[in-house]
Amino acid sequence: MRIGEIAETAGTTAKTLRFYEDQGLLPPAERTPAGYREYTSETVARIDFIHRGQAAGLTLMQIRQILDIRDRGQAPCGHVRDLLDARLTEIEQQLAQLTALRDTIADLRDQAAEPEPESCNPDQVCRYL
Amino acid sequence: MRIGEIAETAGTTAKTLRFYEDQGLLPPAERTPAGYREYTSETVARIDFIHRGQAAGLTLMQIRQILDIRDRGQAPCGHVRDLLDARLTEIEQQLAQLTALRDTIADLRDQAAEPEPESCNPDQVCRYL
DNA sequence: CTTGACCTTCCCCTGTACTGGAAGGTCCAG
DNA sequence: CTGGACCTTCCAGTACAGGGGAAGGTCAAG
Repeated sequence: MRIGEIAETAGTTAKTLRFYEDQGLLPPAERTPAGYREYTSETVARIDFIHRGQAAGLTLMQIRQILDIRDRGQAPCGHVRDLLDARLTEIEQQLAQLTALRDTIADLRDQAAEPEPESCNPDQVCRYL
Repeated sequence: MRIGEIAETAGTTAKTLRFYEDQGLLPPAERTPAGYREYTSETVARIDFIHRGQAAGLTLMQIRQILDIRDRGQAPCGHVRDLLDARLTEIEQQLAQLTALRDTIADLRDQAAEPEPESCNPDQVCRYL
Protein backbone atom coordinates (compact mmCIF):
# COMPACT_ATOMS: atom_id res chain seq x y z
CA MET A 1 0.00 0.00 0.00
CA ARG A 2 1.22 3.47 -0.80
CA ILE A 3 1.18 6.33 1.62
CA GLY A 4 -2.01 8.01 0.38
CA GLU A 5 -3.92 4.75 0.51
CA ILE A 6 -2.82 3.82 4.02
CA ALA A 7 -3.42 7.36 5.19
CA GLU A 8 -7.01 7.23 4.04
CA THR A 9 -7.51 3.76 5.52
CA ALA A 10 -6.20 4.94 8.87
CA GLY A 11 -8.08 8.21 8.74
CA THR A 12 -5.15 10.57 8.46
CA THR A 13 -3.05 12.25 5.78
CA ALA A 14 0.12 11.36 3.90
CA LYS A 15 1.70 14.48 5.31
CA THR A 16 1.04 13.35 8.85
CA LEU A 17 2.47 9.88 8.21
CA ARG A 18 5.72 11.36 6.91
CA PHE A 19 5.76 13.55 10.00
CA TYR A 20 5.27 10.50 12.25
CA GLU A 21 8.13 8.71 10.49
CA ASP A 22 10.30 11.75 10.95
CA GLN A 23 9.41 11.85 14.65
CA GLY A 24 10.19 8.18 15.14
CA LEU A 25 6.61 7.02 15.72
CA LEU A 26 6.69 4.94 12.57
CA PRO A 27 9.76 3.00 11.46
CA PRO A 28 11.33 4.13 8.18
CA ALA A 29 9.07 2.71 5.48
CA GLU A 30 10.18 0.24 2.86
CA ARG A 31 10.66 1.84 -0.53
CA THR A 32 9.72 0.81 -4.05
CA PRO A 33 12.49 1.06 -6.66
CA ALA A 34 11.10 4.49 -7.51
CA GLY A 35 11.45 5.63 -3.91
CA TYR A 36 7.78 5.46 -2.97
CA ARG A 37 7.00 4.40 0.59
CA GLU A 38 5.41 0.95 0.74
CA TYR A 39 3.36 -0.15 3.75
CA THR A 40 1.70 -3.28 5.05
CA SER A 41 -1.52 -3.40 7.05
CA GLU A 42 0.51 -3.72 10.25
CA THR A 43 1.16 -0.06 9.93
CA VAL A 44 -2.57 0.66 10.07
CA ALA A 45 -2.68 -1.02 13.49
CA ARG A 46 0.24 1.11 14.64
CA ILE A 47 -1.43 4.30 13.46
CA ASP A 48 -4.63 3.23 15.22
CA PHE A 49 -2.62 2.78 18.39
CA ILE A 50 -1.22 6.27 18.00
CA HIS A 51 -4.76 7.59 17.61
CA ARG A 52 -5.91 5.77 20.75
CA GLY A 53 -3.00 7.25 22.63
CA GLN A 54 -3.94 10.71 21.44
CA ALA A 55 -7.56 10.10 22.41
CA ALA A 56 -6.27 9.35 25.91
CA GLY A 57 -4.55 12.72 25.90
CA LEU A 58 -1.00 11.42 25.56
CA THR A 59 1.51 13.45 23.59
CA LEU A 60 3.18 12.01 20.52
CA MET A 61 6.44 11.80 22.47
CA GLN A 62 4.79 9.74 25.20
CA ILE A 63 3.23 7.46 22.61
CA ARG A 64 6.64 7.15 20.99
CA GLN A 65 8.11 6.02 24.30
CA ILE A 66 5.50 3.28 24.57
CA LEU A 67 6.17 2.16 21.02
CA ASP A 68 9.92 2.20 21.62
CA ILE A 69 9.52 -0.09 24.63
CA ARG A 70 7.32 -2.39 22.59
CA ASP A 71 9.75 -2.33 19.69
CA ARG A 72 12.53 -3.42 22.03
CA GLY A 73 10.40 -6.51 22.75
CA GLN A 74 9.36 -5.48 26.23
CA ALA A 75 5.87 -5.11 27.67
CA PRO A 76 5.01 -1.43 28.04
CA CYS A 77 2.09 -2.08 30.44
CA GLY A 78 3.86 -0.62 33.46
CA HIS A 79 4.91 2.47 31.58
CA VAL A 80 1.44 2.87 30.13
CA ARG A 81 -0.03 2.66 33.62
CA ASP A 82 2.36 5.33 34.88
CA LEU A 83 1.54 7.60 31.97
CA LEU A 84 -2.18 7.16 32.49
CA ASP A 85 -1.73 7.88 36.20
CA ALA A 86 0.18 11.06 35.44
CA ARG A 87 -2.41 12.08 32.86
CA LEU A 88 -5.18 11.52 35.37
CA THR A 89 -3.48 13.74 37.92
CA GLU A 90 -2.96 16.45 35.32
CA ILE A 91 -6.57 16.28 34.23
CA GLU A 92 -7.83 16.55 37.79
CA GLN A 93 -5.75 19.68 38.23
CA GLN A 94 -6.95 21.10 34.94
CA LEU A 95 -10.53 20.38 35.92
CA ALA A 96 -10.08 22.16 39.25
CA GLN A 97 -8.49 25.19 37.59
CA LEU A 98 -11.10 25.30 34.86
CA THR A 99 -13.94 25.04 37.34
CA ALA A 100 -12.53 27.91 39.37
CA LEU A 101 -12.08 29.95 36.20
CA ARG A 102 -15.64 29.24 35.16
CA ASP A 103 -16.94 30.50 38.50
CA THR A 104 -14.82 33.64 38.27
CA ILE A 105 -15.98 34.41 34.76
CA ALA A 106 -19.59 33.63 35.56
CA ASP A 107 -19.44 36.22 38.34
CA LEU A 108 -17.85 38.80 36.08
CA ARG A 109 -20.36 38.11 33.37
CA ASP A 110 -23.29 38.51 35.74
CA GLN A 111 -21.95 41.89 36.79
CA ALA A 112 -21.70 42.87 33.14
CA ALA A 113 -25.18 41.57 32.33
CA GLU A 114 -26.84 44.94 32.50
CA PRO A 115 -24.27 47.40 31.34
CA GLU A 116 -24.61 51.00 32.34
CA PRO A 117 -22.06 52.59 30.07
CA GLU A 118 -22.92 56.04 31.34
CA SER A 119 -21.46 55.09 34.69
CA CYS A 120 -18.15 54.06 33.13
CA ASN A 121 -15.21 55.58 34.88
CA PRO A 122 -12.95 57.21 32.29
CA ASP A 123 -9.97 56.35 34.48
CA GLN A 124 -10.35 52.63 34.06
CA VAL A 125 -10.64 50.47 31.00
CA CYS A 126 -13.76 48.59 32.02
CA ARG A 127 -15.29 48.31 35.45
CA TYR A 128 -16.40 44.81 34.68
CA LEU A 129 -12.93 43.40 34.36
CA MET B 1 9.73 55.62 35.14
CA ARG B 2 11.94 53.44 33.02
CA ILE B 3 10.92 50.08 31.68
CA GLY B 4 12.65 47.95 34.30
CA GLU B 5 11.11 49.92 37.12
CA ILE B 6 7.58 49.82 35.78
CA ALA B 7 7.95 46.14 34.95
CA GLU B 8 8.83 45.34 38.54
CA THR B 9 6.01 47.55 39.85
CA ALA B 10 3.51 45.80 37.64
CA GLY B 11 4.93 42.37 38.34
CA THR B 12 6.26 41.53 34.92
CA THR B 13 9.47 41.91 32.90
CA ALA B 14 10.89 44.58 30.61
CA LYS B 15 10.99 42.02 27.85
CA THR B 16 7.28 41.37 28.19
CA LEU B 17 6.43 45.09 28.11
CA ARG B 18 8.35 45.56 24.86
CA PHE B 19 6.46 42.55 23.54
CA TYR B 20 3.13 44.09 24.59
CA GLU B 21 4.06 47.35 22.88
CA ASP B 22 4.98 45.42 19.76
CA GLN B 23 1.64 43.61 19.86
CA GLY B 24 -0.31 46.83 20.28
CA LEU B 25 -1.43 46.27 23.88
CA LEU B 26 0.57 49.23 25.07
CA PRO B 27 0.86 52.46 23.06
CA PRO B 28 4.37 53.31 21.84
CA ALA B 29 6.14 54.68 24.89
CA GLU B 30 7.54 58.17 25.12
CA ARG B 31 11.30 58.26 24.77
CA THR B 32 14.03 60.10 26.62
CA PRO B 33 16.59 61.90 24.44
CA ALA B 34 18.75 58.81 24.77
CA GLY B 35 15.99 56.62 23.39
CA TYR B 36 14.95 55.02 26.68
CA ARG B 37 11.24 54.29 27.11
CA GLU B 38 9.61 56.56 29.70
CA TYR B 39 6.36 55.57 31.41
CA THR B 40 3.82 57.13 33.74
CA SER B 41 1.85 55.27 36.39
CA GLU B 42 -1.15 55.11 34.05
CA THR B 43 0.70 52.36 32.28
CA VAL B 44 0.75 50.30 35.48
CA ALA B 45 -3.05 50.41 35.52
CA ARG B 46 -3.11 49.29 31.91
CA ILE B 47 -0.78 46.39 32.62
CA ASP B 48 -2.93 45.43 35.60
CA PHE B 49 -5.94 45.38 33.32
CA ILE B 50 -4.10 43.09 30.94
CA HIS B 51 -3.32 40.78 33.84
CA ARG B 52 -6.96 40.72 34.93
CA GLY B 53 -7.97 39.87 31.39
CA GLN B 54 -5.49 37.02 31.35
CA ALA B 55 -6.76 35.79 34.70
CA ALA B 56 -10.20 35.61 33.09
CA GLY B 57 -8.75 33.41 30.38
CA LEU B 58 -8.85 36.00 27.60
CA THR B 59 -6.11 35.95 24.99
CA LEU B 60 -3.86 38.94 24.48
CA MET B 61 -5.58 39.62 21.17
CA GLN B 62 -8.98 39.74 22.88
CA ILE B 63 -7.61 42.05 25.55
CA ARG B 64 -6.17 44.20 22.82
CA GLN B 65 -9.58 44.49 21.21
CA ILE B 66 -11.08 45.73 24.48
CA LEU B 67 -8.27 48.24 24.89
CA ASP B 68 -8.68 49.40 21.30
CA ILE B 69 -12.37 50.08 21.86
CA ARG B 70 -11.56 51.95 25.04
CA ASP B 71 -8.81 53.90 23.30
CA ARG B 72 -11.29 55.00 20.66
CA GLY B 73 -13.29 56.57 23.51
CA GLN B 74 -16.07 53.99 23.49
CA ALA B 75 -17.33 51.84 26.35
CA PRO B 76 -16.18 48.26 25.85
CA CYS B 77 -18.76 46.83 28.30
CA GLY B 78 -20.83 45.16 25.61
CA HIS B 79 -17.81 43.63 23.96
CA VAL B 80 -16.45 42.49 27.31
CA ARG B 81 -19.75 40.83 28.07
CA ASP B 82 -19.72 39.05 24.72
CA LEU B 83 -16.15 37.87 25.25
CA LEU B 84 -16.97 36.60 28.73
CA ASP B 85 -20.03 34.82 27.36
CA ALA B 86 -17.96 33.16 24.67
CA ARG B 87 -15.28 32.25 27.18
CA LEU B 88 -17.90 30.71 29.44
CA THR B 89 -19.26 28.59 26.62
CA GLU B 90 -15.76 27.45 25.70
CA ILE B 91 -14.96 26.54 29.27
CA GLU B 92 -18.15 24.55 29.66
CA GLN B 93 -17.21 22.59 26.56
CA GLN B 94 -13.68 22.08 27.79
CA LEU B 95 -15.00 20.90 31.13
CA ALA B 96 -17.31 18.41 29.45
CA GLN B 97 -14.51 17.08 27.23
CA LEU B 98 -12.07 16.91 30.09
CA THR B 99 -14.55 15.10 32.31
CA ALA B 100 -15.22 12.55 29.58
CA LEU B 101 -11.48 12.14 29.04
CA ARG B 102 -10.92 11.65 32.75
CA ASP B 103 -13.53 8.89 32.84
CA THR B 104 -12.02 7.20 29.81
CA ILE B 105 -8.55 7.30 31.26
CA ALA B 106 -9.70 6.20 34.67
CA ASP B 107 -11.24 3.12 33.05
CA LEU B 108 -8.08 2.37 31.09
CA ARG B 109 -5.96 2.87 34.15
CA ASP B 110 -8.08 0.49 36.19
CA GLN B 111 -7.68 -2.16 33.54
CA ALA B 112 -3.94 -1.63 33.65
CA ALA B 113 -3.86 -1.69 37.43
CA GLU B 114 -2.75 -5.29 37.67
CA PRO B 115 -0.62 -5.90 34.64
CA GLU B 116 -0.19 -9.42 33.40
CA PRO B 117 2.61 -8.94 30.91
CA GLU B 118 2.73 -12.64 30.16
CA SER B 119 -0.68 -12.34 28.56
CA CYS B 120 0.46 -9.60 26.22
CA ASN B 121 -0.48 -10.22 22.66
CA PRO B 122 2.59 -9.81 20.46
CA ASP B 123 0.33 -8.54 17.69
CA GLN B 124 -0.71 -5.43 19.51
CA VAL B 125 1.27 -2.72 21.17
CA CYS B 126 -0.46 -2.75 24.51
CA ARG B 127 -3.79 -4.32 25.36
CA TYR B 128 -4.45 -1.54 27.81
CA LEU B 129 -4.59 1.19 25.23
C1' DC C 1 3.03 11.33 -26.10
C1' DT C 2 0.68 13.69 -22.87
C1' DT C 3 -2.27 14.43 -19.02
C1' DG C 4 -3.43 13.95 -14.32
C1' DA C 5 -2.95 11.76 -10.07
C1' DC C 6 0.18 10.43 -7.11
C1' DC C 7 4.71 10.50 -4.97
C1' DT C 8 9.44 12.65 -3.29
C1' DT C 9 12.21 16.20 -0.45
C1' DC C 10 12.61 20.74 1.21
C1' DC C 11 11.65 24.70 3.84
C1' DC C 12 8.58 27.76 5.92
C1' DC C 13 4.07 28.81 8.43
C1' DT C 14 0.30 28.30 11.88
C1' DG C 15 -1.11 30.04 17.11
C1' DT C 16 0.19 31.45 22.03
C1' DA C 17 2.91 34.20 25.04
C1' DC C 18 6.67 34.98 25.76
C1' DT C 19 12.21 34.05 26.65
C1' DG C 20 17.29 34.02 25.46
C1' DG C 21 21.03 36.08 23.73
C1' DA C 22 24.09 39.01 20.82
C1' DA C 23 25.85 43.56 19.79
C1' DG C 24 25.87 47.93 21.04
C1' DG C 25 24.43 52.59 23.54
C1' DT C 26 23.72 55.28 28.17
C1' DC C 27 24.17 56.64 32.77
C1' DC C 28 26.01 57.10 37.34
C1' DA C 29 29.30 56.03 41.11
C1' DG C 30 33.91 55.71 42.47
C1' DC D 1 37.91 56.90 32.97
C1' DT D 2 36.24 52.62 34.01
C1' DG D 3 32.95 49.26 35.67
C1' DG D 4 28.45 47.70 36.16
C1' DA D 5 23.68 48.22 35.70
C1' DC D 6 20.56 49.50 32.79
C1' DC D 7 18.72 50.37 28.17
C1' DT D 8 18.23 49.68 22.78
C1' DT D 9 17.20 46.65 18.49
C1' DC D 10 16.99 42.40 16.18
C1' DC D 11 17.08 37.46 15.44
C1' DA D 12 15.91 33.08 16.95
C1' DG D 13 13.80 29.58 19.73
C1' DT D 14 10.35 27.29 23.03
C1' DA D 15 6.14 23.51 22.94
C1' DC D 16 2.65 21.05 20.07
C1' DA D 17 1.05 18.65 15.93
C1' DG D 18 1.01 19.14 11.93
C1' DG D 19 -0.29 22.18 7.17
C1' DG D 20 1.04 24.82 2.73
C1' DG D 21 3.22 24.89 -1.20
C1' DA D 22 7.31 24.68 -4.44
C1' DA D 23 10.08 21.92 -7.55
C1' DG D 24 10.58 17.80 -9.41
C1' DG D 25 10.01 12.42 -10.23
C1' DT D 26 6.69 8.29 -11.43
C1' DC D 27 3.00 5.76 -13.21
C1' DA D 28 -1.18 4.26 -15.68
C1' DA D 29 -4.72 5.54 -18.97
C1' DG D 30 -6.11 7.47 -23.24
